[in-house]
Amino acid sequence: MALSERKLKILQAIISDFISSAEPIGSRTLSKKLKMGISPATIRNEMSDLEEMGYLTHPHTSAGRVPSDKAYRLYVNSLMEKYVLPENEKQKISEKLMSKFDELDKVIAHAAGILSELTNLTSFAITPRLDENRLKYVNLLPVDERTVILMLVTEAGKISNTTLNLKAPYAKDKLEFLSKVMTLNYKGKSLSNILTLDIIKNFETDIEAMGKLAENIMPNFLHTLENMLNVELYMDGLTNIFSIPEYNNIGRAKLFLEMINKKKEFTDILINRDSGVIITIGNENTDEVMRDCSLITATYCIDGKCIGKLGVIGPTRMNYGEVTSIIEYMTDNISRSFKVTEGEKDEQ
Amino acid sequence: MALSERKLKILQAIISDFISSAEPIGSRTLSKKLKMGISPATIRNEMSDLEEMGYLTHPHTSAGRVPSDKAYRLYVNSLMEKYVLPENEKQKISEKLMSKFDELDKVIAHAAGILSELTNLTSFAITPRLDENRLKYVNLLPVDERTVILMLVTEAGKISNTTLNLKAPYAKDKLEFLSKVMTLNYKGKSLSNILTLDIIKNFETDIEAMGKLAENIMPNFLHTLENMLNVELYMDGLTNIFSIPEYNNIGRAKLFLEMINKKKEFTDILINRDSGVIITIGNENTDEVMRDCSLITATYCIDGKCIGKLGVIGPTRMNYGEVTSIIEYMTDNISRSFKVTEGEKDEQ
DNA sequence: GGTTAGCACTCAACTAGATAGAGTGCTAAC
DNA sequence: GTTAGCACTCTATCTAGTTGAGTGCTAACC
Repeated sequence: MALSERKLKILQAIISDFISSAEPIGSRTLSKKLKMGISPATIRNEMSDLEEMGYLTHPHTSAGRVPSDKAYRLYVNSLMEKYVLPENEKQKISEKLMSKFDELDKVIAHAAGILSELTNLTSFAITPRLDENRLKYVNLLPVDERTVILMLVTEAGKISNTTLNLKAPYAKDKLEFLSKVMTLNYKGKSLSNILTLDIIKNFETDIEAMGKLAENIMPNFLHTLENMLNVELYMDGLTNIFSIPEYNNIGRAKLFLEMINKKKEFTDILINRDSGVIITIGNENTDEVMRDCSLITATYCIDGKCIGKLGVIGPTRMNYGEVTSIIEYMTDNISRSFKVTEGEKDEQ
Repeated sequence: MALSERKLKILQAIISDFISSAEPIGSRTLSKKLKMGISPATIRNEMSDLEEMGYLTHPHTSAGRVPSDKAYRLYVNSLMEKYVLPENEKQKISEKLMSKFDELDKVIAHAAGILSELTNLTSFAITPRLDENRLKYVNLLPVDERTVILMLVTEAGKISNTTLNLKAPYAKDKLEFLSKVMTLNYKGKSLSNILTLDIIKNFETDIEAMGKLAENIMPNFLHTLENMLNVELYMDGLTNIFSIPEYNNIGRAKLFLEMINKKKEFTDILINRDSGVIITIGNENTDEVMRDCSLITATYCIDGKCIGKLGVIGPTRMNYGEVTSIIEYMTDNISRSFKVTEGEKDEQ
């Protein structure tokens, strides 16, 4: 059976009505709303066809119709009218997003906050994996007798600090020398490369050169590198789900929050999603627990390379058009402001 | 009316029963449990007295009795038997708590995680305010043409990094010089002192000395200092409340999570609590939203001075003895491992 | 052949009444 | 002071009846 013009119109009306009301819609109500001069009976026939085709379902016989995941997919792909963010909205977002002090991690955490506020959904953001980031400095800074700070800086400007408590006191000049040796050794190499076996073997020479001090510091150095490769997950708007009718019962709310709070698993799901704006609806989600949610993510780029993600999760009934526009606008904004200008790139 | 020995025993039995079962307890059941050879009728009389004295309440006429906040207070102060953490439990906690790589913030975040796991409650922890911390270094590190890292290190080893994007390119030697000038200027001064008006005025001389570069960096320096004074809040076990009968309805769960998620407000509440192990029960909490919760916090010390907090929040019906012991043991552990040894102290 | 009115049918949601059970509170006796 | 006995209270649960929104089918209409 083909999707006639009229069927599409009816389907679209059902979807947009359901998105805003969360209530199944009946033929009589729809007939009035459509103003196309078709009677409830005709609409019932069309609805029946649409149900047969898999676009609609029935909670029970005497309830109205509800769009299926397939319907939302059609809606997102073709029915949905493109939502254009009004200029003043855009400006508001840009302003909120870019505070003066713009550490990547803080901007990303902040972005998640703004996103949940704008969409009234649960939002999340992950920082990029820095595998390709190349090391720029290794800095060992004296604090006191047995404490030093190990500071790593990548070319892209990501910084990591770790305070190390050494087993024995150290000499300041040795520390400085070790910084230089390590910097010389690892400068320009990517983080994931340094963690590679070949390079680890090079430690031996370092260790010989610097004796006990290096022996003390090396494992920490490796561990710090590993930590730097960790993806950070930020979330916001967790309690927004309580104002969504779908989650207005303790069981579903619990499942939702428990899923979201398994940060490790959730991060993995996010990392494995494709780049660009990706919408997965209900059963399109491979993960069992998200089968009645929709997930929208978009990617932002740092130096056109590393990829972090920003997105929302909510019931399949969500305002795809508006939410998508907001996320897309925000990721574009972030990408733009973390773009290395040509001059700077050359310098590197 | 005085609290006879027998009344106390009955009250204690009611409280411990209710803590584990969450169900109001009746005279017949209690008579059996007590094994004191007193009949339900006698117990009813005693219960009636206890109710009159404000230690018990009734959800409704034909329900059993439930302890009041006043009862819990009495229980915590005198009835409750001291819970002694078994040695193997202690060891487990210590092991979990102290991983090799012990940045304060990470240990604290981790501690919150362990605490919620052990208590099955919602846990939280805040880092100390660093007002008294004295600055040790100001380090300006070149990244590229217009980017520098501003690194601040306190004597206690707290580090802060901020990436600054300058309006104009800079000269490396000037940057180094400025680091030295700033370090010289602020070394040994406490963070909150530097933020004081008097010292801010000193900028003028700095700025004159270094021209545009300093002008660019100074506001960031101040802002970073302010950020360093921010207290970080970590939480865990949010979804634990779903398995607590008291919160097994959407309304209460919502209120609870919304309260907890107002991080700013919640942090303030925590900051304003006294030091040591503090238990506030139900209506003892000054904040309206926490009137049906109990809050247990304990403080940990860094160098015997700065004060951070660790604690749990849950229904007034909670296992005060065990939970308190766990929290206390954990904070002691943290304090001990962040104690500056005498030698190190001298060096500072 | 598509469209429509009419009508029987279905089902969730609500309401009211009945019942059971846990527990109290009072009284009178021990 | 303690206890048995009993009337009473109140919630929770079950059942039956009612309402109303909405469907699905049929037959008539254009």
